Amino acid sequence: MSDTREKILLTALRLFACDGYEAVSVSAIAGMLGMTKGALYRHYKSKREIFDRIVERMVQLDNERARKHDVPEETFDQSPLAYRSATLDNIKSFTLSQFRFWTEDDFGRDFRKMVTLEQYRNPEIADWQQKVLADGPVSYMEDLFREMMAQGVLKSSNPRLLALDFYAPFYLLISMSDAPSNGENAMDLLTAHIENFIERNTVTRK
Amino acid sequence: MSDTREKILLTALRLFACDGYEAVSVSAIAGMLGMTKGALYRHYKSKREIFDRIVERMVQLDNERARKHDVPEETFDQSPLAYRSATLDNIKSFTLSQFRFWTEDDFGRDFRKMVTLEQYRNPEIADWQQKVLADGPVSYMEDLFREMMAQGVLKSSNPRLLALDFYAPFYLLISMSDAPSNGENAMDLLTAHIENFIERNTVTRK
DNA sequence: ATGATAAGTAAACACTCGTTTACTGTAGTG
DNA sequence: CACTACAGTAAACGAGTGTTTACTTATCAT
Repeated sequence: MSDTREKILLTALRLFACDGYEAVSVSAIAGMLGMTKGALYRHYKSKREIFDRIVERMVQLDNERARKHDVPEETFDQSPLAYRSATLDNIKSFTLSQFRFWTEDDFGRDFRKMVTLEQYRNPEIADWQQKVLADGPVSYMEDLFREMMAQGVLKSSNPRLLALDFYAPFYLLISMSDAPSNGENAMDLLTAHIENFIERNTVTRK
Repeated sequence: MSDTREKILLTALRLFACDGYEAVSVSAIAGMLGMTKGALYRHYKSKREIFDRIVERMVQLDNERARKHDVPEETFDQSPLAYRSATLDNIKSFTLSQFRFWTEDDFGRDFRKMVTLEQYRNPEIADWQQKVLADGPVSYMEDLFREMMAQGVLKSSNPRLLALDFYAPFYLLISMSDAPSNGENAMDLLTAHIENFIERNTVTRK
C-alpha cells in the first residue's frame, strides 16, 4: 500500500526540518522506518523527489487553507458596525489559527523549519518563505488595514507601519516557540497582543 | 603568516551561512581560496575547529559591543526630562546600529545566517539565537520599559507586550532584508517604526 | 496451483567526505 | 652553505554518499 510512501514523506520531512536536506542521508530516513535504503527506492525514484513531493504537498495545503479562510465576500454588504466586528474577529481567529498551524501542527511546523534551513540556497524556497511568512502577510494586512481605514473602522495612520506592528509579533513568537523552554505562553502573548492592537487602533464608537 | 588563517575563517563562514555547516566541504572552502584541502589543515586541525573559532570570535565581538553600547550609568542621575530624551535617543541609535550590524556587516550578517541554519541541531547555537536575537532582547527591553514606566517616562501598560511591540518589527525586518529584492527600505521602515513607537508611548509633557 | 506484481534485502557501484601521510619548495638564520 | 620551520601539493585512507542491480519473499487474481 501507499501507506509506506506517506510514512517516508513524513519521516524525511521531520529529519529535513532538524538537520537540513543535505545533512540527512537516505540511509537515515530508511533506518528510522526500520527498512533498508534499497526499499525506499521502490517508493521514490530519488532523494530529491521526496523533497519535491513535500513542497508539492505544502503548496496544495496552503491553497486549501487560503480558499477556506479567505475573507467572506458577503460581509462587505453588511452594516459598517457588523462589518467591523466581523472582520476584526475574523482577523483574530484567522491569525491564531495560522499560529497554531506553524507551531503545533506537525506538517506545518516541520515544513516551516525545513524552509528556514533551505532558504539561503534554494531560490524557490526563499520566495515561498517571503511570500507566506514574511513580506507576504505584511503586504496583505497592509491592504486590509488601508481598506478598513477608508471604511472608518480603524484610525487613520500609515497602513504599512500598522501592518508591521500587527504581524511582526506573530513572526517573532513563532521563532521563540522553537526554543523548547518558552514555547507555552506564546499563544497567550499573541492573543494579548492582538486584543491590545484592536483596542488601540479601532475607532471608538459612540 | 596568519593572514591565510583569517581568510579561511571568513570564507568558511560565508559558505556556512549559505549552505549550513554539514553541506559545506573542506574541499569547497580550500577551493574558493585557490588551494588544496591539505594546505588548509596546516592552519586548522579540523573542520569543526573552524566552526568553533567562528563562534568564539562572535562571542568576543558580542561582549565588546555589549560593553560599548551598554546604557551609561551617569544618565540615571540626571533630571527625569534629560533622562527621558537621552534614554530614548540611546535606544533608537542603539537599535539602528544593531540592525545595521546584523544586516550589513559581513561578519554579523553571515554569522546570523549560519546560526539560523544550525539552530535546530546545535543546542549551544539555539541558546545563542534565543539569547541574542529572539527572547533575550525582548526581556531586556521589558525590564528597561518597566523602569521607564516607574520613572514616568513611558505610559503605564504591560511592559512585556510593549517590548514585543517594539522589538518584533526589528526581528521581522531582518528576515525580510535577507530577500534580495526588498532589502533597501528596511532601515527606513524600522526608523519610522521606532519614532512612531516613541511618539505613541511617551508621556506627553506639559 | 501458477504466474504476476509489489515490497523487501544485501551487495556492489562510482563518488565524495574529513583526515593523514609523504614529499616539494621556499624563506630565513647560524 | 647547511639547517630549520613553514606552507603547499598530491595521493591515499576508511567511511559514508545516492543510486542501481540481482535476488528473495509474500500477496493475490486467474
